[in-house]
Amino acid sequence: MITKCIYPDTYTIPYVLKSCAQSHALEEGQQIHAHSIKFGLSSNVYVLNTLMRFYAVCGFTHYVKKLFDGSPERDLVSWTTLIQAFVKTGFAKEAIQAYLDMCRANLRPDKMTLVVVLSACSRIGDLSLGTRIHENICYIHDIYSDVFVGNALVDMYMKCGDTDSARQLFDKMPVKNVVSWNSLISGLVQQGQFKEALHVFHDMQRIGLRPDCVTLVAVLNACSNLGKLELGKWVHAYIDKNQIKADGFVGNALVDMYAKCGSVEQAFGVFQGMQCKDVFSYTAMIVGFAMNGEAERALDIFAEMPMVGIKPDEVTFVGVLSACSHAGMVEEGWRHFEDMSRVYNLEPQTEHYGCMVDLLGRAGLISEVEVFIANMPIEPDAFVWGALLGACSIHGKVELGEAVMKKLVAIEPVRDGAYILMSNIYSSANRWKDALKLRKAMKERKMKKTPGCSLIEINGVVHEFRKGDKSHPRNEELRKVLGEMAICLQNHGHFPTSNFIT
DNA sequence: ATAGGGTTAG
Repeated sequence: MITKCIYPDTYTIPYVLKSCAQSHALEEGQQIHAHSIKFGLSSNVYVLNTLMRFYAVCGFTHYVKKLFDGSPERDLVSWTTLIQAFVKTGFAKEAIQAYLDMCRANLRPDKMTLVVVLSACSRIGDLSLGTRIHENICYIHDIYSDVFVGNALVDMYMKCGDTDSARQLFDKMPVKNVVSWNSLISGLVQQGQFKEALHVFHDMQRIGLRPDCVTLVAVLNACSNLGKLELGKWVHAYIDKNQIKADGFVGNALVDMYAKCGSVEQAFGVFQGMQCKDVFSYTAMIVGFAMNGEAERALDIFAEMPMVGIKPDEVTFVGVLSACSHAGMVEEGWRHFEDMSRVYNLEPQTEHYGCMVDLLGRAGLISEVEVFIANMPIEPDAFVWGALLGACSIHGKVELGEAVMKKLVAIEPVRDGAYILMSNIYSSANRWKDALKLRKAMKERKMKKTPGCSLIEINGVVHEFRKGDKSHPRNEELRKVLGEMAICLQNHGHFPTSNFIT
């Protein structure tokens, strides 16, 4: 219909291309492109820019660059579109290079350019360029007070890990919108500052700003990590009340939250209610089942994936293999590990090798593990050696443990967990002197054992238990119950491995 | 008259 337009001009072509870009109509856009060449309009800068934009949204970044390079005339929009095309397809370095080239060509960036190049800084963690841009625009009131630029700056500082600068800037912003708050909250969650993220969320509610989907996903993520089931449930109720669809990002975040907070049935309920599930939904549910000791159900829904046409990825397999590992399903684990490359064309990564070492090691197949590691096509890292050390600890393999420890020490920095495991191996073999020597070495290196920690929420209060911590208000009672449980276990023939130094 | 922007998962 559009291509029947016989005499296109420099107004109609950009207009039509814009709608092609919006609907990702590749063939139609290419026809328009051919028309613009045929009618000698392709050198017009508006036509160029919309063509670049069209190919950018279709993912043909190399072609965007080719059009740009081949054009006799380029303006600020052409440069911005090029930079944007690079950022959107993950070429942040090239985006920043293009920006520097643009500055060298004596073009001054405007708000749009700055937002795009700042997002490139975020992706790549280029704090120095981001800060330089911030300093340069500090005194240009028109730009500095722009909410888009401000949001991009907050996001840049957050993603570069400079939370203080992000917070300072956020507090100074003359105009804020929901995206400003989201940038701060999501950024804090990504930096692992979950409690701070929830504080900011409460501030946001205090001023009466309504959260949107992005806010809720970030808050749910914080709940998952803090074990805040009650707040998570509140978010769920909020979603229902406001008729927000529990699909996509929101649904997946809900599944993850319930699973990580131990409410695996609730997680499954949300999962089942989702209209369009994707690989994220399935992976969250598989990992959720695996974490909650439901290996069978994890594998059941994994088996469902090919039937609904969703291809598992590397992360899905981490969930599948860890499910097998926890349930001691050696055969099944092997099969899935082999299917990764054979069926799904996925290259197993160090996490997957680690899971396999864990699986075989727990089952006591120590010589198999050694062969497995020797045949690894990639260099085994701390993840793999750590899994083997764990197996040595379970099965009391002192010599092998020592050898593994040497490997771990060679990969700096050694985490405290490795020292603890090795020290436990020595203790099990009654080699107390060696165990103590290791403890001393840890002390000299100023390492402290990260205390084991578990979180549980009862009636809206999160109870945090750390090893050796006696600060819980009902500590005495808790110890008494634990003691009773230990006696009960012993009566049934289970003895705690109390020869471990902790 | 026509063109370019920021935040969200497993």
